[in-house]
Amino acid sequence: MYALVDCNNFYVSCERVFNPALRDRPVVVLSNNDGCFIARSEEAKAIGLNMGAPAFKSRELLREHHVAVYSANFALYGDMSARVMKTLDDFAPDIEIYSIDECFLDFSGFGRFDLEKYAHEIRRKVRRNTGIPVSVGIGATKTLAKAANRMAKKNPALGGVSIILSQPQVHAALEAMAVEHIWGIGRQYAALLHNHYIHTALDFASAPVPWVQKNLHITGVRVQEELNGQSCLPLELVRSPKQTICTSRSFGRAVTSREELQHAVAHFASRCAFKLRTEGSRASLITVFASASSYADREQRYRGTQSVSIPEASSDTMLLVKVAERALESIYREGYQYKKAGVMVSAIGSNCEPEQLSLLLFDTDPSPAKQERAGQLMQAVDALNARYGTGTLRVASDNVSGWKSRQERLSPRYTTRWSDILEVKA
DNA sequence: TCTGGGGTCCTAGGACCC
DNA sequence: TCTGGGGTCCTAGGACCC
Repeated sequence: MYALVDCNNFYVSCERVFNPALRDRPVVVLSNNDGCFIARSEEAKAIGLNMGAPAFKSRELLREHHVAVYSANFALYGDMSARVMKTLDDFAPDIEIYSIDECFLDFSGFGRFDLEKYAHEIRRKVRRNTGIPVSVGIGATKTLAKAANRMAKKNPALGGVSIILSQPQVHAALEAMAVEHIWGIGRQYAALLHNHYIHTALDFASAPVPWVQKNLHITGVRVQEELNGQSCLPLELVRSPKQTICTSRSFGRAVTSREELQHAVAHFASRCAFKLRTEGSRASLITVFASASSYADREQRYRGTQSVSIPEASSDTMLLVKVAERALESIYREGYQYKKAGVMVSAIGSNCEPEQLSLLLFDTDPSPAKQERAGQLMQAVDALNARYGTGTLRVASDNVSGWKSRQERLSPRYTTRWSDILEVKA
């Protein structure tokens, strides 16, 4: 048995914790560069502000309804998430943090408990500890717990808790759920299913397995089994190291100069190197991409991508920046209005794996002593940045001034920066 | 003026091996 | 008339998730 705890309108709820005046008001949170809606309060949904829709198209609506608009404040949301997860950890022997606002709880053997009461206690405790409202769904499999959670959210009469365990409960829940709302069924598969007269989760659960295998492959078969109460998605207790790491941003304004693009790429490469070090990993393939607006006229569109592999996996900022800048050289074209760029690192291995013998490349001295020093330098850099703030110490080419994403409605980092709190007080 | 930023898994098909 | 029968590895692309 599993429970899925999901924070309600998480980013909006985070903003409301620190600004109670936002309660009962329509509130939205925008994506990076203040582009799209990525979180909406119930009031904002009711007005017709859609998930993922570009904000500039709804400017009238926003003004008309006095909607409170915020730039995404991931420092705040990440910290609030950690507090929610810490609270949930006390409620089950094992938990899986599935996303920034969702957590699966292992409820194996919890059948003898009063689950309804227990779920409400979870809600009460998270609310008291963090101020964040959550919904709880309980089912025999993760997919059923997901479905239950959706019901809890959609039906206010349930008080934020939904349990689908008995056969009639499961039957009724699946019958009421459209296929496109099943976890693991996206737009494409939903369209295919509807074309074959499979409209509800119940229809899908009883569809012929060979047909599902043929058209939705093994992942679709698993979803089907999960709906039928057979668990095939176990709780993932340890997160395996990432296989790819990507840092990319849309620019606050169009960038045309090679130099500013270099600054951006150096910044993204530095972030990737830092993320690698946080994971205890190293990468040996670096991919750089830069693109002009994909909404521009056809002749003004451009997207360049270049990958460079290095002979020895690394998480050294200086090396990755150097390699990324070289990759950028080969894709930069004069005369385009660049709107976005990014760096991706892959072919990732663990720090613990034995190193290959170095080759004399990239004019870096590969002697073990120098590598050792480079590692120590990165440790020192990370320690200083952790203490004094990201970006305190960085390579000179890592410069955000020319291209920085728009963040015009950013709230203070209430829980992670003293300086931001002092600002609030002032 | 203005449209996010991350990830995962699976499959098909080609190159290559003996 | 007829043209083997296994494998593995890699990559691109398509689906999905938040």
